[in-house]
Amino acid sequence: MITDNVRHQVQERLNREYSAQAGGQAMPQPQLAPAPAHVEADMALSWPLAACKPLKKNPLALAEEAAALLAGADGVSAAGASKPGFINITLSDKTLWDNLDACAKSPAEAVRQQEKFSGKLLFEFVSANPTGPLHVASGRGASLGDSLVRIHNALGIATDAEYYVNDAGAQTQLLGASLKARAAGQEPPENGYHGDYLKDLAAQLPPEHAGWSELQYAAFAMDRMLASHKEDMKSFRVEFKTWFRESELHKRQAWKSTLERMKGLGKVYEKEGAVWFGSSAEDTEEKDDKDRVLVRSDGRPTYFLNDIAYHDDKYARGYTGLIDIWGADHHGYVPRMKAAVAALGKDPDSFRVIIHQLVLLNKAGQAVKMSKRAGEFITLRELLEDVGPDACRFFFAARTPNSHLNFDIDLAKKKTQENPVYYVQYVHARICSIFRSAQGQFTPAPPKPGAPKPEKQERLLLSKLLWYQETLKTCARDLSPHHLAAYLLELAGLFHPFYDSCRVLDQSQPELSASRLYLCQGVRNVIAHGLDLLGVTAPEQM
RNA sequence: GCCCCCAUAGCUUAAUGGAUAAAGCCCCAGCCUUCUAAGCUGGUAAUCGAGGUUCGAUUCCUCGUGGGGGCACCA
Repeated sequence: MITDNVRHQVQERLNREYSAQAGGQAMPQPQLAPAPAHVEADMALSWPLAACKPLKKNPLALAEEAAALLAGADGVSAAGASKPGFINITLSDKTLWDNLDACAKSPAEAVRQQEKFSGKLLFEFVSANPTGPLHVASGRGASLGDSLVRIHNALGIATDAEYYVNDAGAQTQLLGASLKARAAGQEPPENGYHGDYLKDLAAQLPPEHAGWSELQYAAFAMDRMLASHKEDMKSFRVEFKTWFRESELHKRQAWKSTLERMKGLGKVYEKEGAVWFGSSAEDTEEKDDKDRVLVRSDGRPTYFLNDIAYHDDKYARGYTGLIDIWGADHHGYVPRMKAAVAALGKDPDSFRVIIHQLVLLNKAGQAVKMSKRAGEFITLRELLEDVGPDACRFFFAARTPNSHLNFDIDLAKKKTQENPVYYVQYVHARICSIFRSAQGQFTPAPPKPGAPKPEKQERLLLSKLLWYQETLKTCARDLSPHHLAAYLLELAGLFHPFYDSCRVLDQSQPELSASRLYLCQGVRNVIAHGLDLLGVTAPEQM
């Protein structure tokens, strides 16, 4: 993208000049500062103060000197300095219009990175137990994961999404026992699943269930639950390449071969009849505080060992980077999993975990307790039906994973019209409306040479479009889509004033109309593309 | 007890260690005979507390306060 070219060129030029002045010493790179909203410039560079010392100059003088050097750079029309040491760069109109050209033609093309990414990433998220309906917290992980997968793929980084289905283990039996009890009109066992959804399932049991074992009940319930999870994800516009069943690993007894490998690497030991993993001895960033059991004294593998085998399998399938998205209630699990990855000889940095904080639900000013066992929780489906997928997706994606998310149900229900997502979508609808009016009378086109300078509002929009790819890269770097949501809100916040002060279609000024229409086309395409990455629709009418 | 996350305007949230801390909602005052007023313009209003590092801290470090979560031969 054009920003990259200009930045690269500017940096090269500055580096060349100043490394000579610094007597051949390596100069720190000037940093590209985020788009300065309140300064009349399209981009700005700032220099770490330390860089000024070998040159024995004060930062402002250095910035002024650098600005003078940049005056003739390609695509730069003006450069100035401001304290404490910013180099403000104004791009030529041609640069801005060239960038718009890319956005107007195809944001997807404009955003794809030139350098090829050789690996392949796998995001694993939601992975809820098929023992009950998906609740709201799963929505956060789903929104995060799906948006990040879309963003990575848009940048040209091959990325897949996977859902791990925990269809094995103790919970299976408990689910079977609980459904069996409901089928007989009894209460489930005390530590079983008490939600009403099992009553509904009991009513759907086929006639022959009378002779079923608990395992058959469990299989029935899990199939239904899995189907409902799939349906929920579909209505939430979240796609998975694979739904990976834990039971498949069990059939293969994958844990045995993984365990053998760990044994061979000297990572395990026996104690009190169980097999332990020396996780606390692994040299990872965040050390595990104690060793972990892999095989119980009765010979059964722990969930942890199966999980190690699962991640081992992901690597074996050719993925070079694994990203798991977990709720904060699993954060204590991170060090041991990292230790396991390291123990298997994988690069610890190739396995990352995004921990998102839990969703706090408020209803009528009261916190809603979310306990599956108690059965009183808000399902993702209920939320989707109340609020709609657009607002849900945007709402979840607009926050950093690290922060707690307060979801006020009453507010979401009552005030959906005031959700920020409509502010962004409205831009798209407005532009589509302009295009309907322009039909047959105006054709979007870049300004002809010699056209008047763009108005301030136009210029702000044009330079905002420079930052679209940059924003996506930031999302990938931070593993969070919230930067994109913020960007779209800012872009929308520039368009509405433009719409208000710059009339697009004007019979008396056909060329101006054509170029403004072209600008509108670029904005519309970027909005549509960006919203799509967040799983939000871009309506043509509202 | 130990570990992790969070604390910004009345509310929900932004801000690679940088410039005048940015939006939306709420509230107040204006703006529709022209491309959609789900919009625009103006106004009120904020970095939990105390230290430290730095030319510069919402951001990094320490301590404290408040909230959430986690510390199984459960999954």
